[in-house]
Amino acid sequence: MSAYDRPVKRLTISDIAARAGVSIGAVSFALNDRPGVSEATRRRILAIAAEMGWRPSAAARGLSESRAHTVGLVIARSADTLGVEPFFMKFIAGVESELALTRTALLLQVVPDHARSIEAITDWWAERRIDGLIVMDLWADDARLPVLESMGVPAVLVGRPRPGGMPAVWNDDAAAVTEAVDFLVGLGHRRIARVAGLPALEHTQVRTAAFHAAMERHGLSPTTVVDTDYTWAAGAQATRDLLAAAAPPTAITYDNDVMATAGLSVAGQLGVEVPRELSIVAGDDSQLCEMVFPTLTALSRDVQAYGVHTARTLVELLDGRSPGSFQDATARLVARRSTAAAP
Amino acid sequence: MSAYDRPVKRLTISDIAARAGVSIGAVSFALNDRPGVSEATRRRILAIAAEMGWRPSAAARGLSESRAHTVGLVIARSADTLGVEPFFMKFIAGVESELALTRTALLLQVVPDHARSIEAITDWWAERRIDGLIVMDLWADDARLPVLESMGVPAVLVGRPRPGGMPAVWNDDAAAVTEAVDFLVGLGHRRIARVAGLPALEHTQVRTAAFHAAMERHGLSPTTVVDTDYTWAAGAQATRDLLAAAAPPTAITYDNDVMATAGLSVAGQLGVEVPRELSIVAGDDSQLCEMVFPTLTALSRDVQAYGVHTARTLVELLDGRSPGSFQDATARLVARRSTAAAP
DNA sequence: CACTTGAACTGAAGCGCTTTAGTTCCTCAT
DNA sequence: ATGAGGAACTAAAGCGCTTCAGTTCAAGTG
Repeated sequence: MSAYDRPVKRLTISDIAARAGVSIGAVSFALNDRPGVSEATRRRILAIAAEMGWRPSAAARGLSESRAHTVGLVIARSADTLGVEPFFMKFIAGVESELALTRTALLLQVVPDHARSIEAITDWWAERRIDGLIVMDLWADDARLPVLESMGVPAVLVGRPRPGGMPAVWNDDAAAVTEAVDFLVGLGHRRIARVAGLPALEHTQVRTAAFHAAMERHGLSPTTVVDTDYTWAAGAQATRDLLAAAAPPTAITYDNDVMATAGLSVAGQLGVEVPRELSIVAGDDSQLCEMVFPTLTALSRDVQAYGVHTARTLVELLDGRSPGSFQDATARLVARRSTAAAP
Repeated sequence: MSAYDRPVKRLTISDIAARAGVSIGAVSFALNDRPGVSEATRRRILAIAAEMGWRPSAAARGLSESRAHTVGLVIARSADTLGVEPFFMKFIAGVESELALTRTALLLQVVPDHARSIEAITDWWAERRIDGLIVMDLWADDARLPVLESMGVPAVLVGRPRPGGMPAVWNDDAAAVTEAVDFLVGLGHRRIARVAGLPALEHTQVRTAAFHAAMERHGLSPTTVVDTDYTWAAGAQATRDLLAAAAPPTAITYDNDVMATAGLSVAGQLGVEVPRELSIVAGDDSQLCEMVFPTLTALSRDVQAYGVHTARTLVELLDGRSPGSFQDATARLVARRSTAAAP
């Protein structure tokens, strides 16, 4: 016989109504700031509710309002990749803090691929567990979007705006990449390589295109770009390959901090001195960039704020307003010790 | 006029009942594998439900069953600390995968401290959003537990079992720390220091006690232990202090991988060669430990499995079974390049 | 044959809210 | 005095399920 066998007697709206000597309707009005009760009564009811520690049942509310007061966030990545990416936790913290303001909960699902992601979303929506969705890690051709559209799920895209009416929260990846290239060219580098992330991801393509354009503008094409899967192993291998070339790059930009660290490590093993012989720029910033030696020059941005803006946009969408897409601040280059004048 | 203005007409149990030519009760029986319908009818109903893509509304179910089919996970840490700890995402991935089996959702809340954590839990429980809870980052004297107990929230503790009847999922931190000490002593080290995590956390205290005991057993007391907050900065400072002593340690164990990396970095800056002059052991393992040079010897365990076991225990608890506490596998020492014979 | 029995199924109550349609009562203009 | 109007509140109908008390009917029993 555990402590949990006897279900605790839980309060309902009737208890509050009885205690206040009014009908349950009156309590509902008071609670939701609707007309129908006098100011004095409203205050009395709210005081009683607070005193007794009553809060309306989410299920009952959800049932009559047809609103779950919950939004979903599905992350489609392997647990391994997730582990080292500081990005997600920070982003989630930002989303949470904004959702708390409107008493909206966050349902989370971590699945390995898009197929399961679609399953999860479909289930949630069919069960009316969520009112809306945050969609991350957009692919250029993303199988989830047509599904969401056909189901009519209100969703906010974390990525570039697309035709179709779903609002997006994004930042100018192209400008950030361009800044990095300009910075390196300014230091005298002419052989600059790019170690990109997953080629299927939209922002990878945007960044790669921007990289090509920036290099070309400086008269430095053709350019070298290597695709990877964001892991440390891939970053290390790409670096080995690049440095083994006949005319190896004097600077490499990586699409995240993990791979940049891998590159740094490989350079050390090969006896290539950073930054004297090789400059390195990380595409994401985190404590990791300050944890290695030399510290990494990185493209830095406020990920938590990114989460806040995303949540805010979704809340507006659910409120029936029609939020446009939101452009977040562009990442800025933070120069540390991994970059120097070209040899 | 956005695409989301017209609410999609959604299916209910009546639609399925009508289509199958039975009462809604029959559909409910079929759905929940309850007696009351023939096998043939059950299959027909389920086929129709699947074909039409109907799933029962979580709110309606929750209301009549008094069960939310959702559990909560509150993480009380600053976003900064969360960012670099690969632990949480892996753990969550494990929890998710197990919960998915019983169609239970995971509600997540990321808050900065215990006070807000209690608020969040109280709200969820009062609103009946959750059936149970996973409690992480236990303090030795944890303010949340009495609250949970008084509310009667079914909860699983991620940490050592305690009096009070809440099941716990834990692993033998003491044994792991002892193994690390034995390993270092076996290499000839006699001055071994410990850089501990947050002193308020229970497992920090367990590990510190085990460290003292192991050192004493080898006749190596008094011992040096430095408390920190798990951050890179604290790890770096602790290392600087330790190495500046008259008789600096020849080996240091750190309570997580981030601080071990910081220690490695500081040693490099001070010209202390690892592992020739200083051996380093990380208390958590992750890709990070393989990303630095030299790679870090670490106490490694399967964090995702840890999450799976935790979720499984909670599910059992909610099912009315009385799961005992579960002891997860003890972390094993993975020897890499950061440890060597004492100088 | 009249009957019990049990399997298969239906009807309706109830879960705890929101919301709409009343009802009551007071105030104020006519 | 009379009724219109509005503020304050109540009653009751849902929302979409689960579940329990019945109802029906075919098969089995003596």
